[in-house]
Amino acid sequence: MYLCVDMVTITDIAAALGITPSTVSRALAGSPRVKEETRLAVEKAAKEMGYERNVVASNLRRGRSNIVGIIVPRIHREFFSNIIGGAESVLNEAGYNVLICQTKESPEAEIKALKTLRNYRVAGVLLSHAIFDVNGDHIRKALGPDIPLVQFDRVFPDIPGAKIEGANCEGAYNATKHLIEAGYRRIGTIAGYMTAMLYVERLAGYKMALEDAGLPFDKSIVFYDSIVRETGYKAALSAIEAGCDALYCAGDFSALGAIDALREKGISVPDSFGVVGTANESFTSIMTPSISSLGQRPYEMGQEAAHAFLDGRTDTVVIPLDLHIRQSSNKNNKWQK
Amino acid sequence: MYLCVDMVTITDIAAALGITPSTVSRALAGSPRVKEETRLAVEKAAKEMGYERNVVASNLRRGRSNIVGIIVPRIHREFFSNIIGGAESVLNEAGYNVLICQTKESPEAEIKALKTLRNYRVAGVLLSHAIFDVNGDHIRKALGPDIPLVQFDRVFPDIPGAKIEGANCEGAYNATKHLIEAGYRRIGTIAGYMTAMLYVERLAGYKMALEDAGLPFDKSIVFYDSIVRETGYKAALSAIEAGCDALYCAGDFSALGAIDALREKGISVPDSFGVVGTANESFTSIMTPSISSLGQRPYEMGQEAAHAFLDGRTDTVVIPLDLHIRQSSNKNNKWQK
DNA sequence: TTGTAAGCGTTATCAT
DNA sequence: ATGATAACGCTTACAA
Repeated sequence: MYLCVDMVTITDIAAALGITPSTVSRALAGSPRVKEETRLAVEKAAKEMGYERNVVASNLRRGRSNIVGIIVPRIHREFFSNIIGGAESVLNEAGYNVLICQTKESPEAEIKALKTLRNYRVAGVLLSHAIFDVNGDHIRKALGPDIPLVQFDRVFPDIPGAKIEGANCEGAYNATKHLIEAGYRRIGTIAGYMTAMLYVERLAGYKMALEDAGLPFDKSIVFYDSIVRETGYKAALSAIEAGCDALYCAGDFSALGAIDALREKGISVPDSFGVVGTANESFTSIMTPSISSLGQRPYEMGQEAAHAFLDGRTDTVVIPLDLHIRQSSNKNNKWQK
Repeated sequence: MYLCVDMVTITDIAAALGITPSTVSRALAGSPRVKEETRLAVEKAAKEMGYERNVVASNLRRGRSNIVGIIVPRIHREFFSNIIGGAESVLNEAGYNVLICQTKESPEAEIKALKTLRNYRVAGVLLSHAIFDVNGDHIRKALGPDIPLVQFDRVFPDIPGAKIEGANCEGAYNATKHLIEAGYRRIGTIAGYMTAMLYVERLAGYKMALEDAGLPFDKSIVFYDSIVRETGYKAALSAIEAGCDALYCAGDFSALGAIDALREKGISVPDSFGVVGTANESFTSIMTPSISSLGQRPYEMGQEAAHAFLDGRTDTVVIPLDLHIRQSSNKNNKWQK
């Protein structure tokens, strides 16, 4: 155990200047209730003596900290790490620091994280909930009623407060419409877990696009599942079996798995089978065939979440998804590169 | 501004049980200096009343916190986000929380982050320094002498304390040796910034492999540069000009850029030109041609860094780099897939 | 404009 | 085994 015995405090500065700690505190806080002359003296002394405010003491006294907690399922998922990066940039600029917690999709870990953040008296929490949450009732219960909460990406609509969402329904609509326009006719979907609203919305967009085009919505080619490579592979095998000629995948890794299956079966992508993924992970543009993907803007989403907190907003921001058309859905070279 | 008026304190528990806060504190801390009976009563009351320790007050009193700071250049770089993920998992298990800071490669931001962490009286700091640091003199100056420091990936050898490094020299040696064994003869390198030891070491390994094979070390085909896609592209053009038939790249994105250039020039990879990258980014295995890469183990590195902190170690841990041989260096199908 | 004094919730040092 | 008391460093009524 170490002790920071050598830290300069406002009492030290006060003693050095022959004034009281209160005045020093006020001077450093930029209070108008202090003479210009004393302020300058204090600032000079603080600098010379190497003073740095003890944020722990300050936080205790004020009953709140300048920490913002961010809770994500997994830090090292490309999507979430970009969100964290964007949020940290904005928050740091505004004088906040970021405490990160990962739930690994476990509701229990989420509750623990929320309680921890509450114990730190964090100034706010940015949250993307665990996929295995059955609902959001535990969230305010664990966090308490007072700490501002911004939900992003995976949001519970019935929890009041700011929400930063992707335009999932619209995006999936556009992705599916694109497949239809490219000439595919029997389009299945790897839909993801229906425990998260965002997947429900993507499925709704998919369905709407089919309906608007006069195509039937066939439950047997909707694959509810996780969106990892392995599941995409299996779902694609079933989709082939079911006579599909395209898949809209609610994730890029499931799209990748689908392409694995199609390659294995000797089915040409995009000529005989179209694939669109979601998230615009970096590999989608690099691989061959490059994968068309419904891009999210995670860095921007993180920035937006941070701003929503900073501005004390409680509205919902919807961030568009961008459809990147690449080889995997480019039937008959319709969209020349 | 909100106040957590409703939080239960040890004083509340003490009042409810007709004992003093000191006893409650001791009971909750698991001190042996408290009767079994009282401990149980305290624990019961704490649970019933919904008590949660105010970590801010506790930290102030103890002069240290259970926060560990992690400083990285960029949170959303795949490599670093994996390190953070691995470190957080281990630290969280041990009761610590993680405050993250990103320097964006700026020494000034790094100093600010170190000072911030010091002000939080963090229990320790895990650091991968900014590429633009000329040396590490500022680090202890900003952080102070007392806080345990673990350096990882980018380390300053002359700063005492724990270090978690990749086996960069050995790795680059193996990567280069592999290119030689595959039959390439004029092997250049995109070496990265020499301001970070790890790139110096990789260059040394590259050089050693050439020497051991009796091949000349030619300065004109060593490209000192950043390791992004664009630089890789440009360096590869020069390498082609200089008559190279292979490149060892100290990063995967520069390898990717190199392949861009080779494709543009109509040079076949791997038959006429071999490429090995470094980092084993996820895209390397997915794209076509898949890129041979010297894989780091960032998640493991994060775990190691966390353990070094938890165990109070001050030694150096060297983590091997794994050579993943893929298409981009597989001349004449020497290594059958 | 500045000083006085109390207190944030906890823990450590005494003493009992 | 427990209690009384002080203190961590800062902020903020209130007083002067």
